Amino acid sequence: MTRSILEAVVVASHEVSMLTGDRIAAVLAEQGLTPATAQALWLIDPDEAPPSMKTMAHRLFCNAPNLSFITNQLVEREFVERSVDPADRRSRVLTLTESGRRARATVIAATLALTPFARLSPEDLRELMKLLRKTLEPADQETGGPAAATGEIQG
Amino acid sequence: MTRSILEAVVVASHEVSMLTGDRIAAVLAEQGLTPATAQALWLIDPDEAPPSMKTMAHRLFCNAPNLSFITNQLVEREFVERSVDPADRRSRVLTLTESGRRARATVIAATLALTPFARLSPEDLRELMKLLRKTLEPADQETGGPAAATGEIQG
DNA sequence: GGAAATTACTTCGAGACTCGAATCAACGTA
DNA sequence: TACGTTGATTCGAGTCTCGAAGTAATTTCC
Repeated sequence: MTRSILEAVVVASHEVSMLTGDRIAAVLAEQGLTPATAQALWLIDPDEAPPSMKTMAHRLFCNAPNLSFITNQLVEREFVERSVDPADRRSRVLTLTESGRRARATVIAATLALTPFARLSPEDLRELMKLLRKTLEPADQETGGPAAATGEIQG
Repeated sequence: MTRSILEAVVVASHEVSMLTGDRIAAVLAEQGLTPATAQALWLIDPDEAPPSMKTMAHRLFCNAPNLSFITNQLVEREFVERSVDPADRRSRVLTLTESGRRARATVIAATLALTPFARLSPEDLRELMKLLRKTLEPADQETGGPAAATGEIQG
């Protein structure tokens, strides 16, 4: 039985992810970040409203206790601050500190420099993004999944 | 600063990976597999020569102790068998058992059924595969990385 | 207004995952 | 035969993830 195109796509896409993680490992270590904390940091956009723990758990596909654990590390490293949401005092919102913003920018810059996708031409990237958008859009509607990865973009 | 297309691609691709892992979690649990053991199982192709520990560590982007740990679980669950490579008695090769082959087939089938990529048309999948091949091919040459994910394919 | 259910989060305990250091057996070479 | 190298394992430590249980704040419903 030979391999379908779908299987080849899944395997290749996974390979890109693993390769990327492998390549940025040294940069994360320099910043005092682990893969999990780096990912959490990435998903806090300093230009948007501070996300709640619930929102972050959703974005990270992890459960609440796990996010508490990750957040503790980020707070300890002084990359984020927990504060009570005045609108709902059960909820805690996460805001980046100044060094958190710097670390986040470093992680993103390193990733974009080292990702295998960086080899693609702008035209190929646009085509790839079109396909990824098509891949994710129906899924989000269907599952009510995390915030779409396909937000505002500037070529 | 708005987000580049490259960043959007990286984020979307990562989102697909996480979404896939999330969706197949129940199937893995049913099979008595964890994400790590399932990934290892996937990367042992029963139609090819049994890979050595070194080869598997390379494919999984992990180090030797970690692979020993994962392999122990797979051997314990009787999905794979360790045997000494007669050609080099330092080396151990991994072969799938019958139930290992079944579990592997189940994991792959579930993944292909649940991956967001499954929504793409055959034409889109071919186009996507072309871009992923382009993404990975030069990287493999440059790093001497793991076995390419772009092997024989049948539409 | 107040009891009951719900929601957001945390703590705790257990197990999975990953790594570096140290060790061992087998191979290659001189 | 002695020496350096290689493939794998064991060990200890730290990270990651989850379910169960608990706390505080909110909402619902009478």
